[in-house]
Amino acid sequence: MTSKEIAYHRKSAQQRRAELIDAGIACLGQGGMTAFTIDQICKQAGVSRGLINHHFKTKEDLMVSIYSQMTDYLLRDRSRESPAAQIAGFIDSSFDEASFDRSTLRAWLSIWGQVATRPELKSLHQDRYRHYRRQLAQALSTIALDRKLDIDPDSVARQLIALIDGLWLEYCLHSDGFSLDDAKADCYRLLEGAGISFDKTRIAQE
Amino acid sequence: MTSKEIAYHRKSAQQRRAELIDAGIACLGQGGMTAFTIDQICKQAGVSRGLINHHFKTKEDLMVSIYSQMTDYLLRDRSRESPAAQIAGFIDSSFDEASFDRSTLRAWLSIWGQVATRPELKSLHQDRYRHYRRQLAQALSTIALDRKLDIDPDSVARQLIALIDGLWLEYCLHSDGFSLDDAKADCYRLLEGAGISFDKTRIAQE
DNA sequence: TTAATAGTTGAACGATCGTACAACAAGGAT
DNA sequence: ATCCTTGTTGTACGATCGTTCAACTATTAA
Repeated sequence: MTSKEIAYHRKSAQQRRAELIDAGIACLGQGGMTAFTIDQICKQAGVSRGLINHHFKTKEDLMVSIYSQMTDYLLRDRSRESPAAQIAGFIDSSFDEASFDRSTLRAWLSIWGQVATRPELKSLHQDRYRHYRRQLAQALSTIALDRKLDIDPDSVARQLIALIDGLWLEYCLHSDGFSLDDAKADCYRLLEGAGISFDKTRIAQE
Repeated sequence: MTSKEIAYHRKSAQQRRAELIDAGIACLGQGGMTAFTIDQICKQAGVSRGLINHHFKTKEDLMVSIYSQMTDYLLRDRSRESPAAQIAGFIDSSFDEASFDRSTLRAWLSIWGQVATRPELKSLHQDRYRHYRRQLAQALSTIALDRKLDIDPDSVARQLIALIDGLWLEYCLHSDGFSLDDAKADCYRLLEGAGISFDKTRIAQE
């Protein structure tokens, strides 16, 4: 009677932004770019449709923030690990349960489809990708030097990244198939085919 | 004065359908799924907006027809070629100039982002993909039998497809990079790493 | 020349899109 | 207790979305 219902809970801008980003990723994962809509995102986040433009200037701004968060996880700093551990870390975190589920992969796929069109998204992607590939090539180069192997680090890095992305695609797009461990094994097999042997005990020893 | 301007040219349903499909692919390549719009497609085809629903029941119907045409080229019948020639044919036609340009690859990417959502598109994709992978695994299996190699054909087929798709992605998404020949070489290197040597003269002899 | 066929146009529909904005309210500071 | 900040709501707007459909016309057959 006299007591009023609390209409909504206020949250810090930081937390609400994070929630909207997660909601956006969920929408992309469920229905692709077609489902990436102000209405659907706000509904997913349990929030009114006006809120999104309070925390993000435009929808494209949200998209950039989403891609930024997604890449942060894969590109976390590994400079203190050994080269072999870095590479193993790349592979393992590419196929861990957190990032390797179909919904998340569809979100990546949907954003990739927009990278060429949106300038802000494109430059972000170029930056992250360049960083990713350089780190990988550097680690491969160090290993090749240590073990006196004759390989082209840039080429092997390109192949490894392509294989990872391609396995993501396959796993994302067709339901029957293979496991996370299969995918990891494929990656290590590629490296061994290039002359870079990888056994876990050896990595741990380094 | 007395002579009337011809308002438009009529074309056969078959040809007009083909033109609309091409226009749709062009739109997808230019702006992704966001640009896949009745208005933009008809404008691209030089046709009024009402025509598209005369030749295609819905927009999704057009999308399915587009994907069907795109896969037709890659999945043409190779059963009369030798197994090694089949595999080489897969690789070479995956990276020939006709299919390996960024606009076309963006069209693939955009449609892939919708595969999981649209049932018709999904079943078409599953069919084509299964056919593709089976054909590849069959050829690999035959080669392994001939050469007495101990490989897992399904696994190698999966790796090869993943590598091809991943290289497409890389080429499509970031501008600096590598050539068609680099990509092909990567594929043959993967097969050699798995123990399947591939030199052109040998293929021709078989 | 005329009639039938079928490819094409352009307007119209309701729905939904992204964004702007005035009003409101929750929570902390004073 | 009151003010102030700012997170939040809901409406409104013009634009564009996919689809339908009646009218039109280029072409072919008779």
